[in-house]
Amino acid sequence: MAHGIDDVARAAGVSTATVSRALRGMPNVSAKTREHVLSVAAEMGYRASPLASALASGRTHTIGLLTPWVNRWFFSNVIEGAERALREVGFDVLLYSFAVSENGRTPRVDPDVLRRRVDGILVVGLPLEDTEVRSLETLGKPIVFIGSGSSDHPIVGIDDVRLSVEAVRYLRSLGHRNIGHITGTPDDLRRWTPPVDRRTGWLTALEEAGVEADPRWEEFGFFDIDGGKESARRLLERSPEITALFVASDEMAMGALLAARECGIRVPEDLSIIGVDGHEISELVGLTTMSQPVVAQGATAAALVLDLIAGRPVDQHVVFDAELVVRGTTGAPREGPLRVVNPAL
Amino acid sequence: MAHGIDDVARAAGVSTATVSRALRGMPNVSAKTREHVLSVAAEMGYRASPLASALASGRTHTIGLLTPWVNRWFFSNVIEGAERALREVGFDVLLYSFAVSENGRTPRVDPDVLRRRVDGILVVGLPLEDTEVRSLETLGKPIVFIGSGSSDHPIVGIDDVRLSVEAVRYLRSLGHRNIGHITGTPDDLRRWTPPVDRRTGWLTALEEAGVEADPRWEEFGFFDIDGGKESARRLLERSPEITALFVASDEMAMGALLAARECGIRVPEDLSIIGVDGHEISELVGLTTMSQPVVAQGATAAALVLDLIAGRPVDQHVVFDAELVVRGTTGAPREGPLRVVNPAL
DNA sequence: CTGTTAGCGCCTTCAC
DNA sequence: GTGAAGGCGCTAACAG
Repeated sequence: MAHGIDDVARAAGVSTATVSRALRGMPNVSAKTREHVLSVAAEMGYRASPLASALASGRTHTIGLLTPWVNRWFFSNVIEGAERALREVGFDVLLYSFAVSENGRTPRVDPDVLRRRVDGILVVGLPLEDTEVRSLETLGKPIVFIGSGSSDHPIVGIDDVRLSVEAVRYLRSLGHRNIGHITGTPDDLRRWTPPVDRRTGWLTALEEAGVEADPRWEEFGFFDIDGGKESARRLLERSPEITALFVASDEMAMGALLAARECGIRVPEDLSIIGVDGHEISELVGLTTMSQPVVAQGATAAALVLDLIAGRPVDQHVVFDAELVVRGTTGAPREGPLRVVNPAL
Repeated sequence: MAHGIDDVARAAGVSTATVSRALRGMPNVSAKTREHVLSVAAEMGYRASPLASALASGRTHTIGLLTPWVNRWFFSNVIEGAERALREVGFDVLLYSFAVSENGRTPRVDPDVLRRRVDGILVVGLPLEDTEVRSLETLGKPIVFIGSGSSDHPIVGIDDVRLSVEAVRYLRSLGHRNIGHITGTPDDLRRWTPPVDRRTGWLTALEEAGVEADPRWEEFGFFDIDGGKESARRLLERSPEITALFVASDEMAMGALLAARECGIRVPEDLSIIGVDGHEISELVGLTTMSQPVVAQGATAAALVLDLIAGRPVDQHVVFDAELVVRGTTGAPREGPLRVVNPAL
């Protein structure tokens, strides 16, 4: 049942070298020989052992996918996109979830685990410390980042500054001027550029409008629903002059929505909220958001590593567009101050 | 930089066989030799090539993880649990997402892709057709299922019938008798046992109470938020005598929550809702649910394949307990009929 | 306990 | 265009 290459060679009446060449579509095989070998191999159900092939050739046809989380929206979608794209061209995906330490310390990556196992590396989501990038580089394999990453290596992502400017401009176009911002804690993820850039975009767009951003208009918290909820609660209690919120992720925006509801604040009548991501749930909740393609980012990154492996030239920076999706959480600013009914829950 | 086993052997003044034995902790090496080899190897930064090792030994130290989705709650959490557990013991995870065809047809798995690449297989989430299981079996490697699967192979999961009985009993204990059920469409996933079993549990618990389940009390739809929303809308409009809903997943339950809100139905004053899963968002939404461990299911399944690979005996069925988590969406039944304010949205 | 010797299954120069 | 032969880097008998 489990045939080897020489079984095929014997059955086809040729040498193993010819079988190998024919099966991989190499040029120096006559058309009729190739056809014959192919049919014999197919008939026998022969498939070359990926291990033996990898050992002999040095190419594993495998990509290492490094990610801190597989169970979060952005990450799992990017992974799905990358996996599909790679499998389509016969590449395998080795999944490595490396832990982000609780205390906000460096995520630890062990390059030895990848040594001689992969042809290329995809780093999804978090940028690595310089030392970690260096250690990965010792593997001598192409590396592509998604989300944000290291210079020296291609990055696939979105233009966070621009998308944020656009979001805030949209709020302004509705008449808002006192626009707050909720984002993730910069301590834990200092090198994670999206939050930084989104904040920059917020500031920029306010400046454009001649509005001076009050430091009391921004709030940091965890980058999830709960974090968004807490941040929103603090923010709304502290700065009742705010009429709209630009929130750096949909999950945090949903938290803000919950906080508003608990405080008796109507959305969008009393408060407008816009998020970033295009999370599926946003659609159901009716959240206005800047939607980013995620599966496509994964697929594109996959294509980039493959290009690098093949020695083709690639762009160092692939930027996807985010798209404003207007739904029910944004509207004209209210008149008068905000009445917070039950801030302490 | 990239040393081979004979570099180490030479440097340590022993044979390659001894190096191999020492490094893998085999018994027949003297303590001092082993120590010496280990230190030399460490000093040289030597790591055996997994490929060469796999080729020579027939063991790849790799597990193939088959899943239809990596970006859905249950799946991504199971994957995360399995990956962590496997990596801890030095096993790699090859990720294979096989498409579930749109029209509800058989998911397609190609065993050839896994041939000679893995020591064992984890099937996450969906059961395979018998023919597919057979084809996987030709690989001659242990297979473990998670969620629901094929007999003949170990399954890790929860007791869906029991958990559902418990959920409905809880609603009864609050005074409910007219308890509806929302679940997933059985056409698409006929072999997917959880929905079937949860429905059975619902019927059983009603019967226990001497309540005859009206067929109009149940509704099928897609197994996600949107599906739950649609199902709830239809159900509430049609059967206003219902005072509580047992929903087969948290995501569908959240959809039901949204539907209720849009219809002007207060939860839990007018309607009680209980879900199944223990989704993170449920906590924030205040959804009462039967919470199941997911990461643990992944980790346990991983342990099972490893046991099978090692030739250890294993249980054919590992059942985890689901736990009732009471939150804000369940309460005493209302008096009188349900008033649906705006059923068409 | 340790060394020697064949492979594992394929790829890849190098001749022809 | 095709074949022969030597690895790729390690493991696994088999001796000793």
